[in-house]
Amino acid sequence: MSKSNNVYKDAYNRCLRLLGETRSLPSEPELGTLLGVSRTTVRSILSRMEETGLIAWNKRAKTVLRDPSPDDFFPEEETDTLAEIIERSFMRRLLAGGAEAGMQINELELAREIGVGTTSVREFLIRFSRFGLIEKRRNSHWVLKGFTRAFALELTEIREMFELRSAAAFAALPQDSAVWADLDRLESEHRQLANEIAMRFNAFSELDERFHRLIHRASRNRFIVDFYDVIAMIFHYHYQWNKAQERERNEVAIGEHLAYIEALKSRDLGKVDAACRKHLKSARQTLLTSIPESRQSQKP
Amino acid sequence: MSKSNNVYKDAYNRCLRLLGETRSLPSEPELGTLLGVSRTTVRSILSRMEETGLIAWNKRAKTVLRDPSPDDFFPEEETDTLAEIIERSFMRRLLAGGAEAGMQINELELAREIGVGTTSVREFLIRFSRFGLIEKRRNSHWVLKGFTRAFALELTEIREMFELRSAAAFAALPQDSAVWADLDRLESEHRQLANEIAMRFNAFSELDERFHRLIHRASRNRFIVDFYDVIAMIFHYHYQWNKAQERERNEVAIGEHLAYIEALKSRDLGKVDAACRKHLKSARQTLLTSIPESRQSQKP
DNA sequence: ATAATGTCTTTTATCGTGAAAAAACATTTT
DNA sequence: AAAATGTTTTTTCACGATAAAAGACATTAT
Repeated sequence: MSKSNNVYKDAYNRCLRLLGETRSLPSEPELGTLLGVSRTTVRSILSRMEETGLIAWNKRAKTVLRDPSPDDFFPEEETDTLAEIIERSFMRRLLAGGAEAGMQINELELAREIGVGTTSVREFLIRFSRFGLIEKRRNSHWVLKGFTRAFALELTEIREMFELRSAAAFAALPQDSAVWADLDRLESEHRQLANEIAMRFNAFSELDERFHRLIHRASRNRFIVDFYDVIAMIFHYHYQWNKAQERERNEVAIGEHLAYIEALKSRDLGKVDAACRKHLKSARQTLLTSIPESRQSQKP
Repeated sequence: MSKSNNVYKDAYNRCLRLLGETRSLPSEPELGTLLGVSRTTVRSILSRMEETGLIAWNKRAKTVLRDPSPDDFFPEEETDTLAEIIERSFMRRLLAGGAEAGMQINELELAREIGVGTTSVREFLIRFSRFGLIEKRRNSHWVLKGFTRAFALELTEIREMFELRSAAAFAALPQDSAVWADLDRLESEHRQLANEIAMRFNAFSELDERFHRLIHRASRNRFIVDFYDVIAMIFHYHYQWNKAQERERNEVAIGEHLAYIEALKSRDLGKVDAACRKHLKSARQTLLTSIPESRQSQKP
């Protein structure tokens, strides 16, 4: 088995959802851009849909014959990228405790444990290394630096530097820039979420990322924009991991975001700076309290 | 051919240089740490040295029999890492012109052209991607973003942010910190180079990197320290590439460094800030003038 | 003529494999 | 006993091979 067809399976599932909405499907290239895959994959999808009697397919005519049933879908776990699988496995081990700083990381062992080739693990580790949690010893193993207090402090230091600058750049953007509409949209999403906070307070994580990415993009600096990947990654796992007072935390954060949005709209740099600082301070606090104190980080 | 023995060859060459200085070699583990390789490699080296009559080897006794001659050495090009070979090839293409922004990068083609496996090229590109010059399209090719004016501006923006902060942190370091001795040593190296600038004005590049890395380290922030890799990489190729007024530029830079060092030693934050800004401004200018204007970078 | 479909080619993603290098273990020497 | 040498096992690094996916080219339909 040399390569899984998860791209096909994932696109197939997404295409099934499309099926419920129309009586016939668009052209192959159109479907391709819609699903974000090549026409080759689109045709594989159509072939199978024809076989399973979901559509009748004759050249341009792709008529929907029946609504998809739950077992037309490929199982969720078969649609994951190998990289995602490896990342999840790796992060589980890392956060499940017993991952002491200084510990060695063994490519071969990881690969065997996850059941994938070493190449994929190697590539993952190289990509992952930019998050600053692991480090390579030349011609030798990787070393785990650990998800320590020091890490969180270094991360947030940069984050604050970057976001303050981005927020200032945002506020200085001309009135006719498209970002103001984006900001309005995010604002109403925040208000909506604030009302429904009881039901779906875990939807905040995703909204949070969209909001901060919008601000960082105003910096028009690829290094700042890219750095948000590090933050997003940490917060992603942080949210999954630390559920203590999640609802309260999110409620507070939504409030801070709304104030922050207000400040941005006022275009008053002083207000922006204050609102941004306030939010980042509490975000840092949240992150810090979630890190087990037990193992103090020592710097040489 | 599945893996070159460049580690062995490089360590062998370095060990030959050691040979000229002593009558007998130290223990295997000692040699290992000295050369930065495992004992396995040390033993391979010793075996060959015995075969070629350089040493007599009997257990602990490793007596030097003769001085190494030039053809005892492995050729320089056989001691390079694959990663280095790929990087050089890649950068040559990138800087040799004809590398328009937006151009596709083809792993297979690169691998064939350089004469290496695709895996190594892939891994190189993943590692290289953190420099912000290339970007991956999911399940597809890489895209060259180009060594443009925009890139240089984004890079220097971060650099200035990071270095100003690091310099301030540096100046605030306690008097008994080891960095002050390092700084003194660097200062005298600068003065020495200033005198000999006529002969070895290209030695500056290496000194420059050591100086700035020392300052960045004072930030005690891995993201700041790691970011210097990006700067170092760009400047490394920049120095190789742009030889115009090299001597004058370096002379100016040495002067600025000395003023910067003076400011640091004064521990006066105002002075540090001013000296740092002044130097970074001219460094940016140097970098910018070396970028061909022809193809203006467009941001969307 | 444009845009779709049908077909063929190239590239990417992933694995298993084997040599180089590291690391672990066993034995000897000081 | 500590530290070296001798020996064996593991891991890393890099390759070629192969299926999935993308992309290019040829043909047909509007």
